[in-house]
Amino acid sequence: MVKAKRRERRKDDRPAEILQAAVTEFAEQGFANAKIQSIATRAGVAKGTVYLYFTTKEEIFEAIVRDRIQPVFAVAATMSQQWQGSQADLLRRIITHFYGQMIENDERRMILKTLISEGERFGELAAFYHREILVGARKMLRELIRKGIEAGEFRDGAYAKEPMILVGPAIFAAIWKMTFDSVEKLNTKRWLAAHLELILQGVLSKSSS
Amino acid sequence: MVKAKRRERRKDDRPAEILQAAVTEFAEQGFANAKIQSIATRAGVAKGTVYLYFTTKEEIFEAIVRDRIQPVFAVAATMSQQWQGSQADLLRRIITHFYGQMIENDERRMILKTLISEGERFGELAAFYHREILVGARKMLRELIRKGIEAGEFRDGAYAKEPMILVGPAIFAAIWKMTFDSVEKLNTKRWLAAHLELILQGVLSKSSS
DNA sequence: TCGGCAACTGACCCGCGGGTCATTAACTAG
DNA sequence: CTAGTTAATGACCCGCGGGTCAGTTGCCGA
Repeated sequence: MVKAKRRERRKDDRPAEILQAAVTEFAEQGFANAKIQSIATRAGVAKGTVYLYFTTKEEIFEAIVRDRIQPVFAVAATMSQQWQGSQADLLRRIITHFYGQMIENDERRMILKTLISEGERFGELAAFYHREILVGARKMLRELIRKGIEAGEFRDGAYAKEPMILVGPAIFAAIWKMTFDSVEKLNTKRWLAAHLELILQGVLSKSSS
Repeated sequence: MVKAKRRERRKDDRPAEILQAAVTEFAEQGFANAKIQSIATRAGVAKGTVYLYFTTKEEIFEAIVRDRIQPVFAVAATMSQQWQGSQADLLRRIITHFYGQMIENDERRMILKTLISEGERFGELAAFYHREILVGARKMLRELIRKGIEAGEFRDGAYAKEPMILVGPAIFAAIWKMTFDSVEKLNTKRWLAAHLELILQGVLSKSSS
């Protein structure tokens, strides 16, 4: 909510302000329920002004994904390139980072939810997200696993063929928070601990298998 | 699509027919985009007739959840009560069942998607789903883990405190199929294999930890 | 056969909100 | 100071679809 005297001309700042307002509106209302009028009001602007900078509601959402989600994965990519310690520790770091940035952060979690909810409708957006984010994330995990196996830290196996499975439980956590947190809060810390332990150790006792 | 001469009176059959039509419509259009008129047409009935049996679009959706999802979990519950073999095998069975019924089945996956997308909006529905399905599923898994630990099959650990984490990767699979399958198909069989292996064995080599 | 109940119909009502555009006024160059 | 440019405004348009209800007709019991 930007407060200012009416009818200021600030061409350069508007897009960012409108985007921020849209993130908030989407987070509170979801995509389908979000009103352009409400985004405009939050940005301290008239409805028509929004259309000066974005042509459709969809375009606003795409801009948000580009602006808010990509950085999270860029950080993880950098971290993994520069890593010196064990691959197990790197994996713990990356997944912990992901929980902090994507599951516990209300704004980004809501972006994720919208992507899930409306992803099919915007083929282009799903394709963008796949291309720019998922492929890179998977590559990073695949590399991490490869190094881990080479170092004798990790065993080889079916999971190495589907690296994204390592973050599977995090998605469940995101869904739970989106959908059922009003009924029963998810203990994110405990869930994260269980997640890390599970993927690293599995459930079988050492004597089995 | 029921074909029949116009204006038949079949009070008893209508609800089931409308529900089936609605499942199809929701699966194709998603909840927000589904039109009552279209559901009516699919059911071979006028729009007004739909409102004779259901008062709102939401109510139709709730009826679908009750009618289509609960049975899947009921089967799993029965299976686990009567199980004689090892808990690891039971776990494999249950998860495989879940993939077949919920992830690979288009109708049910779409119901799941709708629940995720619109779950918050209908607090009552989320509460119902939590109460009638999730709590039971978690109880079942908790019991399975307990038995496994007692039998020495499973080790104890943080995962035992968050049993639902065992199905986490399945949710990722569902999301992927919903959102990105048009860009890149998920190999469900391979994913399932990786899932089972991961949760049972983890990624660490035996010498580590 | 015929009344009357209630299942069924679909034209209509109406609020909503995405998107438009004629008008207004902030800023600037000269 | 003024005229020209263009950012900003918000009343308006319009299609959509959820939900209604007065009228129609199938069916059954007498």
